[in-house]
Amino acid sequence: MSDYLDSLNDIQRKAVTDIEGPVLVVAGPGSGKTRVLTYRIAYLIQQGVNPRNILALTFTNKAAREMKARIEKVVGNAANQVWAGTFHSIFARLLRVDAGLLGFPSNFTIYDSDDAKSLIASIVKDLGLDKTTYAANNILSRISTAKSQIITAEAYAANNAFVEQDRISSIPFFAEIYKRYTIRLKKAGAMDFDDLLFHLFFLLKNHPEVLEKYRRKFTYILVDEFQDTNYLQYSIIKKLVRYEGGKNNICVVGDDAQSIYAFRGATIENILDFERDFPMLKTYKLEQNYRSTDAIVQAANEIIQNNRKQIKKTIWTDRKEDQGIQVIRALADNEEAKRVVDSILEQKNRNHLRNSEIAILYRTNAQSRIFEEYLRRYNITYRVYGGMSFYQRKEIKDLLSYFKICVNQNEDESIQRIINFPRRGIGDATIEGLRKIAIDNDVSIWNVLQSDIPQVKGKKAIVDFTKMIEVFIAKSKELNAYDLAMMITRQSGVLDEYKKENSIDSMARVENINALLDGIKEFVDNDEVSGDDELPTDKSLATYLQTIMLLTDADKESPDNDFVTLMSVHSAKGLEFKSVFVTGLEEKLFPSWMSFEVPDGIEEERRLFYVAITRAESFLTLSYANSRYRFGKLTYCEPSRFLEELSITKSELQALPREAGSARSSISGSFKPVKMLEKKNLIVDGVDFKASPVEMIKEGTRVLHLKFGEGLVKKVEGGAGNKVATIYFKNVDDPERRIMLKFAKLQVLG
DNA sequence: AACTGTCGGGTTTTT
DNA sequence: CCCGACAGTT
Repeated sequence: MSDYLDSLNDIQRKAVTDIEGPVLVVAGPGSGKTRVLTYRIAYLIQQGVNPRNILALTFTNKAAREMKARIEKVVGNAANQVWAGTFHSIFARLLRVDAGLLGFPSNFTIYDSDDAKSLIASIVKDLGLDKTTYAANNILSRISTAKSQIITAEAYAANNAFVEQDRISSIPFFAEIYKRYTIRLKKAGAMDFDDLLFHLFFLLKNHPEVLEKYRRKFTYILVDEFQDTNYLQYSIIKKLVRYEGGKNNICVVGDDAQSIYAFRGATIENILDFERDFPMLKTYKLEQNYRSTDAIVQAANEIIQNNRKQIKKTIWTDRKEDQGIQVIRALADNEEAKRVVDSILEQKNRNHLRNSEIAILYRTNAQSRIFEEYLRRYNITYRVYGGMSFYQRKEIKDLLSYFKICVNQNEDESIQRIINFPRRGIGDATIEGLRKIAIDNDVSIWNVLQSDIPQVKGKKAIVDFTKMIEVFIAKSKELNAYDLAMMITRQSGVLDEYKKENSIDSMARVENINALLDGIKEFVDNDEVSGDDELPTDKSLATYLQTIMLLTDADKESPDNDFVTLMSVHSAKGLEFKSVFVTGLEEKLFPSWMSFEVPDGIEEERRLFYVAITRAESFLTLSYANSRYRFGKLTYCEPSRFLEELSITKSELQALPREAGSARSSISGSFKPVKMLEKKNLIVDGVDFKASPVEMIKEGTRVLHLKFGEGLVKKVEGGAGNKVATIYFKNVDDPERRIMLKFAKLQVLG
C-alpha cells in the first residue's frame, strides 16, 4: 500500500512525508513535481487526515483532474473528497455559499473576458468616450491589474497618484469606468474571473465567521505552480493559513524559472514573501530531471543562465542518450510548416512515434493555421488547443445567453444579446429605449420587459419574447439541463436560423450547437460522483452553467484518438511529449515585440522558451522562418536571440537544403467545426439495455452500466433519494467508481 | 427595422 | 488576411 514511497528519491520522499508546518518545494522541470504533490496528499490521507480537510489549488482544471486521478490510484475513492481544483473554480464554489453576504445571488453569472469587454464597451459608449482611447481590452487589463493588487474602484478613485497617472496617460475617465463596471456587474449579479478571487478576499476579510469556518475546514493546503500566483491569490492563501495559533500547514510547489504569467500579475516576489511570512519554512529542491535527455537539459540550462533573477539550482539528468537537437531554418512561414510536418512524418517512420507523442508549440495562437494546412494535406490527425475557443463562438454564446437568462434574469448583457436574435423585429432603437427605462428606474431590463410597457413600436414582438422567456424559466424548474436546452435551442429559433442559411459556415455552426447539446447530454447522463460532498448534484441548467463557465478548450474530454497536439507555449506548461517542435523562433515573435518595453519582459520570454524546450523528452526541434505573413503583409524576420544563446545552434546551424517552389500557400478553407466532445465508446449496446429500479441495487448485486459495463456493487451508502453505490467495474481502467443512484442507469444482472 | 458594403483595426500569452 | 462595427440604403 505504501510502496509508492519507494518509487521516490530521497528529497522527493522528504518533501512528501514532511507534512507539518510550512514547506516550499522548488521543483525544476521534469523533476517529479506532480508526483510529490499527489503522493503528499495520498500520504496525508493515509496518516489519517480527512480528505475533506485538504485543499489543493492548481491553475488549470486539467492539472486538478490529473492530480485527483493520481491520488485515486494510491488511496482510492477518498481522493474524490479532496478539495482539488483551480483557484477560480474552488473560490467560485465557496462564493456561491455566502454570496448573499456580499449582495450577490448564489447563482451569480460568471463573465468570461468577452462578456467583460462588451460590458466595458457599453460603459464607454454611455460615457460618450472614444472607444479607441478607451479600448475595452486595455481597460479590462487595467481593471484586472488593480484587482490583483486588491485595489477597489473606490480606493482607486481616491488615490491621487493613480488618478494623476491616468490623466498623464490621457485616460482620465478610467477610474469612473472601473466604478461603473463594478456597479453594473453587481446589478447584473455577475462576476468576472478576477472577481472570483477579489470578492472571496473581501468575504474572508469582512466576515470573520466565514473566515473561521474555512480555517477550521482546510487544515492542510497545497498550492501548485506557486510562481504563477499573484498578490491577491497569495493574500487569500495567507488569510486561510497564517493566523494566531494556526498550524501553518501549507505546502507550495513551484519553479521561479517557469514563471510565465507576470503579465497577469503573477509575481516571483511571492516566493520571497513566503520565506519571510513563514519563518519556520522548510525548503526542498528537486533538481534531478527524469523527463528529458541530457542534450535537452543542457540546452535548457544554457538558456536560463542568461536570466539575472533566479533561485540558483542545477538541473541534471542521467539520461545520456545522444539524440541531438534539430534546427529547421526556413525561408518563409509556409516552408517552415512544411518542413516541420515533413520532420514529423520522418520521426513517425524512423522512430515509431505516435501522433500523440508529438507537439507543435508556438508563441501566438495565430501561428497554428499554416501547420494545420500541412497536417491536413499529409493526413495527420491533429488537435488545436486555445485560440478561438469553443465557448467563444457566436452560436455558442448566443445559446448560453438564453441559458443564462433562465438562471439569472438580471443579467442585462445577455438579454441585449438575444432579445433580437434571431431577428424578431426588436430594433436597436427599441432596445436602447428599454435600456433607458431600466437605467432611469434603476431596475434590470428584464424588470422593464415584465412591467406594462407603454405603446412602444415593437410592443407585440417584445411581449412575445417576454412570454417565451417566461415559459423557459417556468420549465427550468421541472426539466433537466438537456431537455431544457433542447427546448430553448428549438423554440428560440436559433437552430432554424442557421439551418435555413445552409452555407458551409452555418453548417459548421449547426454542428457546434449539436456538440454543445451533446455535452449537456453527457452532463445529464453522468451519474458518477464528481467530487466532494458540497458539490451540487442536480442536473439543472443552472448547475450545468456553473460547471462549464470556468472551462477552457484544454479541458475538453480527450478522445482516445491519436493526434498531434498544437498549442501555445503557455498552455503547454505542465505537459510533456516525446517530441516537441518549438516554432517561430524569430525576433519580435518569440520573444514577442510586446515584451520589449516591459521591464524584465525579455526575461519572462526567456523563461517561456525554457518552458517550451523542457516539454521535450527525447526529440527537440527548433524552427524559424526568414519571412512571415502578418496581417496579410509579408514581413521579414531575424532569428531569435534565444537561438544564439544555445551552443547547439552554433554547431548545427548550417542551412538545410531548401526546396524551390515549396514556398507557396493558398488553401484558405473555412473553419472546421470544433467538436467539443467525441462520442464515448459505449461498452454496452444501448438497445438491449433496460434500467432496473433503484431498490434492486444492493451490496453484492451484479449490474450492467451503460458506460462502464459489467460491475459488482461493493457498497451502498446515503439516505433514500440520495444513495451512492460503490461499484467495481471489471472492464474499466479505474475500476472502482462511485455512482449516484438517482441518476444511474443500471441494469441488474442474473 | 433589416440588409449591404466599406473601413479599420487586430496577434501576445489564460482563468 | 479576416472579422466586427458603422454608415448608408431600401
